[in-house]
Parts: sequence; structure tokens; C-alpha cells
Amino acid sequence: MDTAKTIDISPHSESFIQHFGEMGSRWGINRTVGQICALLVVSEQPLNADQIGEALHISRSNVSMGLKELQSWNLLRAVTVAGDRKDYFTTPDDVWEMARTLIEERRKREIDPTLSMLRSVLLQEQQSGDDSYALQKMSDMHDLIELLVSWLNEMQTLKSQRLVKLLKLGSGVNKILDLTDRVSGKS
Amino acid sequence: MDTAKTIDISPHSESFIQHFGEMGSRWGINRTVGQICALLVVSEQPLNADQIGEALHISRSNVSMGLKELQSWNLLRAVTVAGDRKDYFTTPDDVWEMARTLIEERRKREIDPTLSMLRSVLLQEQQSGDDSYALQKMSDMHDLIELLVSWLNEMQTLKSQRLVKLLKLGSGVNKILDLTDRVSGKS
DNA sequence: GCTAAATTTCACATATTACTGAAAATTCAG
DNA sequence: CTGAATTTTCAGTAATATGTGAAATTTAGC
Repeated sequence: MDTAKTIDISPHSESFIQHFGEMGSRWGINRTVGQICALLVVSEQPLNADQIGEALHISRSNVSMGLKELQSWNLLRAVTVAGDRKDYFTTPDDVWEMARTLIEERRKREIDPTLSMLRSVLLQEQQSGDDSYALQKMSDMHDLIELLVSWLNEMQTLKSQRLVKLLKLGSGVNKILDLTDRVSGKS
Repeated sequence: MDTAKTIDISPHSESFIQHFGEMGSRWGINRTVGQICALLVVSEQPLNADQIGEALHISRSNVSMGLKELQSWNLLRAVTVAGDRKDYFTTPDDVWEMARTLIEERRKREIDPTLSMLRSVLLQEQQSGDDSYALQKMSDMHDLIELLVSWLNEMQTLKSQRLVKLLKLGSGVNKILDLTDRVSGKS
């Protein structure tokens, strides 16, 4: 069947998609992948590869590669439409779920490898005397990253509603800390 | 004077520098910039451009461009050495200060533009009827990003010590939330 | 199984980004 | 001011990344 209707993009959505294309490079994904993702986010219906290619004026093979990339980011939901052999795709409905996934995946790609490298360097017996300054820096950095990562992981376990509440509290949490400090008699 | 001593890099530091070069691409900076930054972090003494170029085997002009890029990230401290016309550079001593700067700069480059775009799209009177689904998505995303950004800004105002304490508390904060909820009679 | 629809792969083309050396511009001691 | 030391700029080149069409592979109805 070739009934698949051509999807058209409103000016608003156009700006949105365009923007994610341009930002793609800054986010370590390429333009096309950014655009595909943005398109799927603002599209109410799931889209098949042909529709995506047509909407964004990119080749079918490019769509295929882009979708594969988005899969690797865990940002796609595949949908099968009755009586249609084509694959249809969409992104998760909940923007918070997407944000979580995005943060988790970026952590995996951008932070975890650095943590591993630091661990491995610091683990090696430091026989050589005089890079103690460098080793100290790496140690500091390791501790910092480890703290950030474990905090991130803990946040990932919270329900969205809870997380939002915490974020809204913001540095208000600080006041609670003040309180606990005073109670336990610290500075 | 051409007394500037050639700096040599320990194997540990070499791994560190190499890693930051490779990760550079994932971080939206290029290899050279990543390496220069890493080198300056692990170097106890400030380095001049020639020393950097020699250590990393890159051209003098490339060092110049790299340093300029790092300046734009607010990650450099320039030091003048008595009796030497060359400029010497280092990174901030405190890794927490660097992390803050990095997060702030990434926010400016990667998040703020998206927030602006969303605001501008949402502000336009939505005469056209049927992209309400898309507009809703953009609105959700706007609110999410705004919340994250304002939270980030609040965290930036905390002293490092305080921030570390909060991070270590982790989802323990959640328990405090539980408490306040119960007190104020919510679910 | 066969076959046509759908998807993926891949060699090549195109576009973008990074790097270099030479030349221009800036800086500063005398 | 002068001019040597230092830094920056920039046009050209090298390296990387992105996009395409054609061919190969996979899939599912019959």
C-alpha cells in the first residue's frame, strides 16, 4: 500500500525542528539525527521512514542511519500499524522520561569513560616519584566525578513528580541543611 | 631568552591528556583544545605557548587558537613571569571551580539557546489551529528546561563545600521531602 | 520456499571542521 | 621610536564527518 499520507509541518514545528538540527552539532549528534528526533517529538502520529525523509528532505538511507542512531540513544518507540508492513516510530510521550534517558545516555558516553580512565591511572602503583601533583589533580577530579555520577544515579531512581518537587525546592534545600547543621552542632 | 625548559609528561599524565583529546569530540570541543586543557590541569607550573606546542606536537598557531577557545570557556588563568615576555597559562587550581565554569558555559551554549527558541515560538499568537499537539510538547519542554536551568543557577550560588554536602546527601533529601509533605498534609 | 516490499549496508561524493606555515599585527625593552 | 620577540590571523590543505544511490539483506504475506 502506498497510502501513507505526506505529513506537513507547521511553521512553529518547522522552527523547532530547524533549531534541533542546528543544535545537533553542539550536542554531539548530527543535524539529521537532531531533526528526526525533533520531528518525532512534535508529531502526534508515529511516522515511517519515508514520511520522515520526505518531511526533512533527506534520503531514505540517511533516515535509516539516523533512526539507528536514535535507537542507540533509547529515544525511539517502534509502532506497528495494522495492515502496513512499514515500521512506524515515535518518541516517548513524557518529556521527563526523555530528559532522563538523555541524561543517562550522555553520562554513559561523556562521563563514565573518564571515570574509568581516572580509576585505571590511579590504580597503577605510582612508582615514579614526581608526578604527584598530576596524580593529586586526577584524584580530585575522580572524586568530583564520582560524586556527581552517584548523585545523578540517585536522582534517576526518583519518580518524576518527586524530582520536580526537589528541583523546585532548589537552594531551598540549603536551608534544611542549615537546620540539620545547627542541630548536629556543626558550623 | 630561550631558557624555557622543555616540559616532559609522565606516562600517567600522558594517558590523561590523551583521553581528554579523544573525548574532546564528544564534548563539543576539538581534540587539541581538550589536550591543552588537560595538560594545563596536570602541569604544576604555568606553561607558555611554545611549551604547550612542543609537549603536544602541535603547531604554534594551533596552540594560539586552542588557547583562545579555552579563554572563551573561562578556563584559563594567565600568569606573567618576571623577566619573560611570554604569556604563561594555567587552569584554576580547584577542580570544583572548573566544574562549575564548565557547567555554566555548557548551559549557555547548549541549553539557553533552546530555551530562547521555545519562548519565542510559544510567544507567537497561535492562530493556526492544528499544531496544538506540537505546541503542547514545546510548552512541556520549555517548562522542564526552565526548571532545570533555574535549579542549576541556584546551585551555582552555593559554596563548593555546601554543594558537596548536598550532593552527598543525594536522594536522602527525598526523606526530608517526605517529612515536609507529611507535616503539610500532602500525599 | 518464493517474491515483492521494506530496510540496511557500503563505497563514493560532498560538506564541515581542524591544522599548518607564512605573513601581519601586537607588544615591550631599550 | 625602533626593532626584536611574541602572538594572532588567515588562506590553503589535510582530516573527519555527513549524506547519497545502488546493491545487498531482511521481512512477511502468499
